[in-house]
Amino acid sequence: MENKSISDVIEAYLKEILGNSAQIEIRRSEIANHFDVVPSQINYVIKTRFTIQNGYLVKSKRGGGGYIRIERVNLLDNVDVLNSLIQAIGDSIRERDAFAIVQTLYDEKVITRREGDLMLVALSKQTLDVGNTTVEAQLRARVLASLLNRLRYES
Amino acid sequence: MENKSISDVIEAYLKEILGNSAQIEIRRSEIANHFDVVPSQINYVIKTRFTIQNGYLVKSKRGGGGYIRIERVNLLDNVDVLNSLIQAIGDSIRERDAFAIVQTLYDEKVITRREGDLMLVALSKQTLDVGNTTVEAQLRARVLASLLNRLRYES
DNA sequence: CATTTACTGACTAATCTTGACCATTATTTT
DNA sequence: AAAATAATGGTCAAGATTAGTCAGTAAATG
Repeated sequence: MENKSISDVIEAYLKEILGNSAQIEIRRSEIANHFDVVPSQINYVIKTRFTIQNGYLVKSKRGGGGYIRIERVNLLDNVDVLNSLIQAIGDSIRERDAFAIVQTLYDEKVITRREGDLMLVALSKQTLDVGNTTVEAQLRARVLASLLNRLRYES
Repeated sequence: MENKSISDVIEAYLKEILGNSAQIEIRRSEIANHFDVVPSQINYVIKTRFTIQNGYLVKSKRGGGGYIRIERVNLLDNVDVLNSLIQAIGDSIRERDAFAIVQTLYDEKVITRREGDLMLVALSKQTLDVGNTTVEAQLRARVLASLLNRLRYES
């Protein structure tokens, strides 16, 4: 149970201070210093755990007074968010990214646990493996897009 | 059946620490070290004794903070219906027949209306069209089989 | 003796961590 | 102003740290 990497800890910390707020602004160096890691690790945590697929938008500014802003967003509600999500999917998507999207939909209570589980198997590598990873990723993008559109126009 | 192999011992050990918990997380190298076997033997034990048929789901992560998670799941009652439907699929199925199976699932109250709708889009000609009718039908069979298998248990 | 099951280890894959170097913006100096 | 300097965050590749695969060998079983 105590198998957390420092990246996991930082992720939890950021989500903790995010709390119910719509967004937070951090200083990369401060967080890095707080956990005694190199600053670029903060980029790693953000890049792997606060993606649009996970339901987060991240903006930053360099230079004096610079910051990193993390914003939690709803995937299907907001047109801009949906557009960036669709763009992120494109005509090809990896299993990991597709799974993150389903997880986010569940977290947002857009889908039930069971619906999410069914979506996951339909998008899984095991199911979609056709001996060609490129084709597989393309198929996954189409399946996911179909599912999202169904959810979008349903209710 | 008299002499227990080390794999049997490891199996018993894992089930012991699983106890009443819904799931456990282990480090492959730790268990391997504990029983003085090569790490890959842990994979062997898991692959042969902690299958979904036995009521276990296994998930893992590599790299720093990596782990192997073993979760006990509940196998459901509808197994009869599902088994016969899986039989009927074969390795290829037309959209019409797939839709009929989904309808049956709904009629038998194995799935909800919404779950059925999601399954239908994932199985539709529009979603699975890859320019080759044969491949498309094979793909549909795999997606449907995966969905049905997923319905056999809940986590 | 034949077949199935168990075990091993070399190789592969995924994820995390670090640091050198780059880019941008604000502030100070000339 | 323009130029220099300071103060941020970004990128990328190498190395570290896990787990996965697979084929070959050994052991157990019938």
